[in-house]
Amino acid sequence: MKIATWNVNSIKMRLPNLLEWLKEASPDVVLLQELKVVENSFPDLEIGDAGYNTAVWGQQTYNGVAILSKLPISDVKRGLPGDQDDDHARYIEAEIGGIRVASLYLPNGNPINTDKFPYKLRWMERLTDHATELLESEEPFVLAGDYNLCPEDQDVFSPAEFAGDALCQPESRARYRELMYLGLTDAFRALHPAEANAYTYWSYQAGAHRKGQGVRIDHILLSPALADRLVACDVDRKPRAQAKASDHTPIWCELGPEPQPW
DNA sequence: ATGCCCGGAACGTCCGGA
Repeated sequence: MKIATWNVNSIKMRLPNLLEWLKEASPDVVLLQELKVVENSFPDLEIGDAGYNTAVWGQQTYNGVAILSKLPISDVKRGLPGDQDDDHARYIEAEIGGIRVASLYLPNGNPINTDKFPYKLRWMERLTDHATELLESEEPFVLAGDYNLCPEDQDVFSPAEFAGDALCQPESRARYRELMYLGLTDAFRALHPAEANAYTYWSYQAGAHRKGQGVRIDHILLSPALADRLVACDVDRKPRAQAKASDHTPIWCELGPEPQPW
């Protein structure tokens, strides 16, 4: 099963890019972020024609997440538990082929001297609480999306320039480690432990993509049973080089078949 | 230098992004 995640930065603007990429890459499951549309405006028909079922949690102008799947989607849950006052459309999960799959858009958190930063940190704590519950359920799961977080300095082109950025703050990284230390596996890093420049985002500004100035902030985290099935994971750089590109590019992983009991 | 480039909402220009 091939699972991909992509922050498309407006599904309306990116629909042609997405449809072309679905045809070329043919992932089984795609997790989207930053749709910037309400559910009624999501292009279900075009994506359905491409062979995908959809589950969407939309919002006007900001945020918005979706799950696309060739297999049927069931038990859809919208929103990350833990704060009834949080109305940002940043989290959706569902069951597909015996796996619980989540598309998440973790808050950016900049500037760090505003309430945006503690909102990010609280959101990360809620994600860790939720991951703890998922582990207790013993259902295999994937938590993938735009984490807005560089786990280590090798994940950012210039650690010095990002020293004051919410993506690289010690408080952000500490909470990310708390999540990982539950026993999750970063699919990309597990297979490419020393590969720097494996960026998934390049700013539109100042020719950042042309100059190779990116950050690795989109991640696929696997529960232990799925980490055992991981056979490949890579960043697909091509969509970022296209005309009218998102500022993020997709990352995907391939999971082998479920091992048979012996 | 705290802006450079985008998308959205809206129609002048600001917010959010990272």
